[in-house]
Amino acid sequence: MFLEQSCNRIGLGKGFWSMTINLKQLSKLLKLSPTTVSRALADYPDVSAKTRARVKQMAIQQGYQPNPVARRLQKGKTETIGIVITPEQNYFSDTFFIDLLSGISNQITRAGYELILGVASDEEHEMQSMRRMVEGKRVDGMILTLIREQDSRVGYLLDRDFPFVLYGRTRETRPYAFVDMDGKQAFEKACTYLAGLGHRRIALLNGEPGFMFPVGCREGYESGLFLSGLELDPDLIREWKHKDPSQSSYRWTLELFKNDNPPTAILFQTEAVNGIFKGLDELDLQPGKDVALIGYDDLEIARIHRPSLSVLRPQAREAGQRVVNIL
Amino acid sequence: MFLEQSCNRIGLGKGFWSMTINLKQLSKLLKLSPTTVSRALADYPDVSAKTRARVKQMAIQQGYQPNPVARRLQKGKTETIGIVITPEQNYFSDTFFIDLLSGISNQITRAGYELILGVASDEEHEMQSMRRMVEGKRVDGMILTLIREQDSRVGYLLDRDFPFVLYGRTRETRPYAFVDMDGKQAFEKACTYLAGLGHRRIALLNGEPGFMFPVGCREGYESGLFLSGLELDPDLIREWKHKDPSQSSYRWTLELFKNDNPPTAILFQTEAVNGIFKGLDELDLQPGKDVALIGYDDLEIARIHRPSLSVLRPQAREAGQRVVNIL
DNA sequence: CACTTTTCCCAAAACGTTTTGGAAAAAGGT
DNA sequence: ACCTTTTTCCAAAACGTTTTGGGAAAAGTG
Repeated sequence: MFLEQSCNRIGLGKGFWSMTINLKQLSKLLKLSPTTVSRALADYPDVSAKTRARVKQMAIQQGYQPNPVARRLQKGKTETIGIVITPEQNYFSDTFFIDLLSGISNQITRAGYELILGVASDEEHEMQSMRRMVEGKRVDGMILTLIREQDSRVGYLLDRDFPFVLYGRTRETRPYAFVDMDGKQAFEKACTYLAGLGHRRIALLNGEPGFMFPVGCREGYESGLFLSGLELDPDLIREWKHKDPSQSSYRWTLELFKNDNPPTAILFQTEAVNGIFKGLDELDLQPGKDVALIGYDDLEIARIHRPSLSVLRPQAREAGQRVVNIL
Repeated sequence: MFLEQSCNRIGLGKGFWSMTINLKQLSKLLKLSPTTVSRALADYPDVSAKTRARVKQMAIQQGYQPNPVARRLQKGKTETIGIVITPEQNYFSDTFFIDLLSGISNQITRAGYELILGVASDEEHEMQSMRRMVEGKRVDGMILTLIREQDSRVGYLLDRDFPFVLYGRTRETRPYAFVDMDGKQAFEKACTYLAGLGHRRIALLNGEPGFMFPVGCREGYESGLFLSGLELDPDLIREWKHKDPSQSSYRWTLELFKNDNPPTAILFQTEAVNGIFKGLDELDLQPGKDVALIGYDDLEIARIHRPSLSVLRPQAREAGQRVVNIL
């Protein structure tokens, strides 16, 4: 299945650091003390403009870059933030994590920080991976994703006053930093919009509980119905399973239309999109014509990839900035 | 669109390191020298079994973990390996990168290393992100993905004898370590298999050049035809665009069947699967019945996600092990 | 007992940076 | 000319670990 080739080069003893120039060496070259060179490069005011310029020029010429490990040791910071992701669940679109990581990574790099990544396959590994980072003094802050309604990670971090940012929310009374999509507002808007078009039977194909997001979506849906003067019909609300969104939403779609009084519109999260389309196809219903569809984060269903990408970027920026600022 | 909440805790000066116990403090507690404690924990033979046990027990009791930053400085290694990924192109399935990262991450963690992640949006950023890691002495080794036929990154790393592993291959005469899918063998097998079923018109919907993978696939295809005693018909070979695999493969599918003598089977990479299905649907051809389809890495088309996941794991293990071994 | 070997431990140096607390030289004020 | 202030530089300490090169005590050997 795989082609492989290894290529054993001679291991270079104490790594490759010897290849590049040192602060001490640089200072010797300049006939200055390491102190002065260090301060010159850091733009301290107590080094003359002339020597500062000389130092900087030489530093560039020699390709000097301070050793981040030594700096971290002295500063008592890791200049690193950690993130643990869980591939089991693709929260929104398939490219969700990549887009999220992309935004976060950019922002963190801009701050001169590092992003270290943990991939956990389940809840236990999630915790384990996080503890390794936190207790092993490997990171200055954490970013958590895929937050559950009850999430032990949040309590853990709050208990030891460790800086973190959530992408998502949880049930926790103490204050914490988070960034989250406003599912409530979005679903309320979508609902009133549909009602404005004359729809009276609006279904909600929601995510099952366990995460906070569906809770907000449902609130928005109910409030949207209320604002439009519509009755809430429990028969029009279904929940797809996290384990298999496509399959479960497909089944619920079929069932929704067995109703005597079937819906004329469906609200849903994008996880359900494949299942719904398959269901409608089987029922010979044309999306957008026979049934109005609004998936989260675009009106009128469309490919989810591009929009979600542009949408996630600012969020990731925020998350990155938060953590950096907190430190 | 987004809900946000920041939560400014008091910054704790020199980070949180003060919260956890130190080697010096631990040694004081044990009435031993730091040297002995360090050596006891590292299982050196020159510390008695009794004190070793005492030290280890106390270390666990106090929750001591050596500060990785200090260790790295002393050892002259970063204990870190870097990876730069490019979200622009989802090489195989949508979850390709996540699966890849998952495997790599597990293996690296097992070795006590760290994985730092760079996300680059284009070729230039790819290089930039990698140089930051390499020249900034931030990593001991690199993992590269999405390798192009001509890829400047490989030359760069070879020139400075920096350890790395490619996931993929490139045109380079010097030896280097890589892991790659064996497209040639797979396509040869698939081709002879189809010929064995009696197919005489086998089409190839290949990736366009720029990467090495399609080259291997084509070789396998041609050799498969040859082994089966079939003629190569250039009309049956088409190349989808990296920019938009679905769209281009959709168009080529339609065109393939305008042929007077249309194919009875198609070989392709999984990127093209959506386009092909759409095309066949439009032509009222039923996949697997009117036309045989073999997509890379499963016989008989199926959902690509699960299989590819199981397939990528061992690869990632390998990549991780390689890098660790080289250091 | 005197000598060698083994066992067990430790002080000091090193890794490469930043920070602290001056000190020498230059400039300014009278 | 003398004192004060400012400018410009630097030696030494610190960050927390591992490695080096012994050294003292205990154990083995004649």
